[in-house]
Amino acid sequence: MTISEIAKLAGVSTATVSRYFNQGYVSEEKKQIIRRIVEETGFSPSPHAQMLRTKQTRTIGVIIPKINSETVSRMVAGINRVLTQEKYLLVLGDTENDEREELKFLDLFRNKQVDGVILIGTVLSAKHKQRIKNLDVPFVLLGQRMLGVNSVYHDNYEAVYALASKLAQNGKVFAMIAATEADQAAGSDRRRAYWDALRELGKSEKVFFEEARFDLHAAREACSRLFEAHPDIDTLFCATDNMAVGALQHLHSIGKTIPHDIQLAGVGDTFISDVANPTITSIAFPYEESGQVAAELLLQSIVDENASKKEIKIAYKISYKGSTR
Amino acid sequence: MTISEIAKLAGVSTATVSRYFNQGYVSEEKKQIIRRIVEETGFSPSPHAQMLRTKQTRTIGVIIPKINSETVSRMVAGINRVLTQEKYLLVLGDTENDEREELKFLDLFRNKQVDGVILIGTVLSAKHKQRIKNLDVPFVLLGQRMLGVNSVYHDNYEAVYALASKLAQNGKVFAMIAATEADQAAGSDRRRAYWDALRELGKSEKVFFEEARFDLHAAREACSRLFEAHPDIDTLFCATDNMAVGALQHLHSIGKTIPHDIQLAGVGDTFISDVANPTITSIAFPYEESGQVAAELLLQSIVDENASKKEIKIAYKISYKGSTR
DNA sequence: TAAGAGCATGGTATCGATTACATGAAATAT
DNA sequence: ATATTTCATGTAATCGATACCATGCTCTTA
Repeated sequence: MTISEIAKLAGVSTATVSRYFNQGYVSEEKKQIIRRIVEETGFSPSPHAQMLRTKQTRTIGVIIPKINSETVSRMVAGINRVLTQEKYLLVLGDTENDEREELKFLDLFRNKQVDGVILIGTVLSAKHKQRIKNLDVPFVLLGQRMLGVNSVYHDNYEAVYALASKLAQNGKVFAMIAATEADQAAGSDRRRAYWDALRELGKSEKVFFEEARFDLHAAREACSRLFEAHPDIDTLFCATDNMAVGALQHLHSIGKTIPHDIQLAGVGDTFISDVANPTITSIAFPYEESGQVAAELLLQSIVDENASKKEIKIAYKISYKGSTR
Repeated sequence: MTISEIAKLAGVSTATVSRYFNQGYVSEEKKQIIRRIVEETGFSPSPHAQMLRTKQTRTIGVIIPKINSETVSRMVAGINRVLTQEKYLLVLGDTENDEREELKFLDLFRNKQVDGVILIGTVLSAKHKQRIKNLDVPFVLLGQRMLGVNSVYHDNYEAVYALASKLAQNGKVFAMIAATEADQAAGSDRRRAYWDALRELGKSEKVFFEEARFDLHAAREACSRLFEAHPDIDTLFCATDNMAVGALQHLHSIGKTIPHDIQLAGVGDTFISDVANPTITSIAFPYEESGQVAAELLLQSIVDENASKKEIKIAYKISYKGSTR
């Protein structure tokens, strides 16, 4: 079925049928006829021909590090909500934490494959920044901030600073299981904030750091290293909830009581932090919301070609739960 | 940049440039020239023009009930792996558990928007089946079985039957927190299997069922109802791990010891079942793998138009953990 | 009443590729 | 030496829409 077959059946020109679909001038009379034919045949215009002609794909590319992660999938859920509502399609670029894949997708989307791109970034190399600048479609960076680029981000520094200040009130010997410095938001910012807060509150004498990958087991081992070296730690902050749960497992195994012996906190306020026993105090970032905001920002800058770049900070909230006093 | 500009720059016809990209006959000499021009300009052919002309999109539509769910996102991860490897794009249709959205996406993908469709189904109404039959692109149903349709599924019945048989050995009073019957796999099959196994082992005297939604809280309440009515339950099986964790919370709150007082089991072997305390015995379905298999099956039936429909059963494994004796 | 605005419609060029067809040269077979 | 393949290339039709241009009609409005 093509538009010209419909035109023939309806006894009008292809132009008129096209106008029918694009709210152009069509008399009520012809509208009736076309509507009938369209319904009878179940016709709908070929999106590919439309794309070729109009240069509009109504499709957004979303590049992510890993779909089966709670934070990422929640962001994607938020993005998706806005996109389907606005009748955009979402094509997924899951890089499985492979930086080169990220660049590949960026290249793939570069020349008008899609109307816009959202990147949920973690590690941003110089190459990435270059590619992003070169991108000739509207772009939003989600989860991280980059100057001169549309960004929707969580202020990790501010949030962790606030949490650390609270923890400082009840602690003497501090530790943190941190993530790689290469990860700006989850790694570097959170570590810096923790340190700065404690230092500025005069608690910097005893603060110990260990670095671990994002998974439970790595955190568990890191926790073990920490407590072997410093058995008197009374406050442990972890860069993510998963890490906090890993740490919790080790703490249980060495007979520590939470929060009596040790106050523990994580980041993300994810499902798992509510399931752990005790529940884990955590920083809540509304990931669905930031996904939505990112999508809205993107659609806006698709409509308004030369809108100024925005950097939108999404508010955090601290959920005090069972693991802190 | 278009193919004809490249052709002009290289001093050849558009046909030759096209052949260069599609391994047609091109002399080594011209290949060199074209390669140079392409590299200099960074040209790549417009996918939309290609789609229009070739009727191939190299894109797969994946319809899912909810992206931020562990089982779904793991399946999508598996699908994605195969697809990116084979240079296919994945467009996501997240229905947010809205049946009508599911039909909308099915319609949207119907006429060659995509080369194929994978549906991660839960509830399959007659309407769904109709739409699926009418679909004129290759199709795979994932997570559920449907006769005469490519399906990749987990044999919930068989797996639960096996687990129930094991539980039966150590139990006297049985209960299950089940999911809605409308959900074939997670609801109906698991419930039936549990019942059948117990009956056939002569343990059907005391078996109690409660139904709940998939979330933690609903399961918690269902559990509460169960134990109020039947305080002597010693074996509790839940339709999902999340439900099992909800139940576990209630059991803790009424002072039951797991697995001493009650043996508990769930389905999914998801992250949370390893984090709970005690860890929860569960049925492991390799969701990434089934995603991969589904994607492979789909790509195969794209290549081989009239391959016979396959129904592929994915093996399960029971992970016995801390919550059972 | 003439000029301009708004409505309705058709013809056709165009978007950027692929590919059927035509043509000729070189290599191989008979 | 002639007939066939195989290789290399160009011309132009085509995929299925959109949109510019032209045309004619019916109203306003000065």
